[in-house]
Amino acid sequence: MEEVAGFCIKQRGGYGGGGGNNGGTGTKCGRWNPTTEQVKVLTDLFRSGLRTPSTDQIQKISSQLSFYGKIESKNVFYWFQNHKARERQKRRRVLVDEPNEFHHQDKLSSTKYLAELNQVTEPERVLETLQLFPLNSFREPGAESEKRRLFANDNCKENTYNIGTEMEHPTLDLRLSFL
Amino acid sequence: MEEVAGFCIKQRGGYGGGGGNNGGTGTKCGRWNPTTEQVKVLTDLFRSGLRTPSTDQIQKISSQLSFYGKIESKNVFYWFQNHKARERQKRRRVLVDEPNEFHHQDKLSSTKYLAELNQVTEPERVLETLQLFPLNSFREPGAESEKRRLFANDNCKENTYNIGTEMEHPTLDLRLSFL
DNA sequence: GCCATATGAATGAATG
DNA sequence: CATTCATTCATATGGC
Repeated sequence: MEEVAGFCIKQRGGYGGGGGNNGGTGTKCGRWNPTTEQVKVLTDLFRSGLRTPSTDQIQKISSQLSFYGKIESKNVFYWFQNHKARERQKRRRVLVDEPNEFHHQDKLSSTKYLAELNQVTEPERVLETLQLFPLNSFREPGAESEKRRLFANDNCKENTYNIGTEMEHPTLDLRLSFL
Repeated sequence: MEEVAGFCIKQRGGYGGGGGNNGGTGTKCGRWNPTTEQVKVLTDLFRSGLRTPSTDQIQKISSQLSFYGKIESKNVFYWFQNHKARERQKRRRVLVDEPNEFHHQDKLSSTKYLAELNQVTEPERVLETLQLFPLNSFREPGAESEKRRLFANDNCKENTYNIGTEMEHPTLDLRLSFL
């Protein structure tokens, strides 16, 4: 969750009060607990296309972020690695998963579904090479911006599974042999 | 997160997504709530030795389980992660909690315990119909990678930031143009 | 209602 | 890069 949406009164480093280190919770110096500002900046960078910062960039970013709280370059390094990997993984999963969920009926939903899928799939603008700096302003073309994030998604589809009615019965043989 | 759903005031980790709900309990949306059948199958798989399904397997499992209700592959993924981690944790805890002494299993009091432990311990049979997936390997500490040490530490300097002062203003300076 | 526990979800940190 | 481990947060539940 990158989102840090509204605000959460929470735990994480909130920063708010504490200054540097893991703020609020007073967690020990175990692992880096990014403050919301740090996350925000990192996210912006990521969104503006940075995916694999060079050692140099890492240093710089880290150094800037240290203004908001304790941070080491490796944290920045890992952050990008993880963020990138998870984005990919999520995407991969959503792609394969969501597919047939709404077998029967509801054309409309299919449309919506496609739209979502699209969104999920498309955002690959990756402008890799640097010189980024996200001047927070323009967000590229109106297209996506980011709306969707994690694989979470709302596939709030009601369960229309088998319920008695038709249903094609997907070979269900829970006999684990399907693996 | 910018929720698409529009509601779900979430905070951090939550994720929220409006999920549909799931068949069994009819819980509201929010997080996946596995049906008993789903849990049963997952448990069986786990007991039969599967601990870290590959992406492919996750996909298949998820797809099979969708017969019983809404489910996404990430749910399967998390389920195994958590289950494995908790088993490990439990074991670790036992080791610490019950330091030495009754290795020679006594009788009762620890019955429940033993039962659990047993369950936990026994599944080494790993009979997979499946091909690969790593049999649990050991964790062998030590072996440090120099690579990572690249980021040698700018380490733990306590925060000398600007604590007391107010720093809310994330104001600019986020001029990441420094990169 | 409140608290304890179980478990889904997220993510920092590694390792190969 | 992909995967995995450890921790931690958040929510669902059941008991009282």
